[in-house]
Amino acid sequence: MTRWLDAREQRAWRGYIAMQAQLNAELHRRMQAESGLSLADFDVLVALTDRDTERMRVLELAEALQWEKSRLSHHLSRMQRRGLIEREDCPDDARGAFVLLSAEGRRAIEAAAPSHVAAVRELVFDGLDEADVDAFARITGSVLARIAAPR
Amino acid sequence: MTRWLDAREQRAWRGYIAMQAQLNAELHRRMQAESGLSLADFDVLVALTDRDTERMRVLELAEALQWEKSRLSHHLSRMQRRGLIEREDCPDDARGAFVLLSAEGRRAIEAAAPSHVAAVRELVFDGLDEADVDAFARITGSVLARIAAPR
DNA sequence: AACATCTTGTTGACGTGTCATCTACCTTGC
DNA sequence: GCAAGGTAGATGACACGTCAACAAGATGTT
Repeated sequence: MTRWLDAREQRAWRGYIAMQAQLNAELHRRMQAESGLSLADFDVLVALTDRDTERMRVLELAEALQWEKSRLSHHLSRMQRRGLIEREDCPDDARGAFVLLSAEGRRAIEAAAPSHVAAVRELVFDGLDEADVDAFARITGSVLARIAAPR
Repeated sequence: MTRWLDAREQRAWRGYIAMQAQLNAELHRRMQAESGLSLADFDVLVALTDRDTERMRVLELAEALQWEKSRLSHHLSRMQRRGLIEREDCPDDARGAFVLLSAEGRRAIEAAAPSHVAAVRELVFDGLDEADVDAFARITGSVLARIAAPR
């Protein structure tokens, strides 16, 4: 027997589905318009600048982003074609490759970051009080724990 | 001058980004495995069964789903190829087309719905108390209002 | 009727994500 | 030293989403 969602749950679930789709689309649209980057490009560039070295192994980057390696590989090819990153052979392990930020990539991320933060603030946090923000963190934490848990 | 996110906000934001990606992936994986449908297929089929008639104009469906018409058109082609829906000419307006559920589509949605609800329950609502659910709905409502608001 | 204009829905090109597979290299056990 | 199996990363095929352009039909104005 299936237990469906009650009215309270449906309100939250429908809200989440709509928010997730629209927030993503809106943030993507704004970043695309202002700096020509996709959100995925942005995430890659942020991960690269987060390390002091700005030279990461592909799998290390995949883990930091929680991306599949093939997704990352495809995405890096596109970003390389657009001059945002460079690849370099790894001397220690001949199978491996380094990814590193290009000058163009650095320029792009520095241009994109402030307005992205501003957009997140405007669309999300400016509408929430401290209790809401804590509740949000608690909720996402709970869901993440349940996804990670064995079934 | 850019005001960055404080620690509390970062906790919520990083949590949301991770949750959004992983929850989507997990729900998609499960539905795919259990009934061969994508989440997008599911949404289309749900929208079609929601109306009594089970025969909707394409734009009406696009509006119900909040999808772009070209996305819907592409997706309907794929679903039609797999026998999940059918298209039919509209006598009133020769430009128009009806979309309708096929027998196969009905079978698929009826097979998929219970375990999808169960997954949502398991991953999301079973971990939240009533206050959390209300907070979740309030948060998503706030964000949606801000996206819709003129800048 | 004739014209511009709007609407419906499709299409093609292209960026993106997933899965399965492949190659090349590394590691371990014998 | 070498075969067996593991790992790093790239690739091809395909599903998906967006954008711009399009064809064909509707509508409104004169």
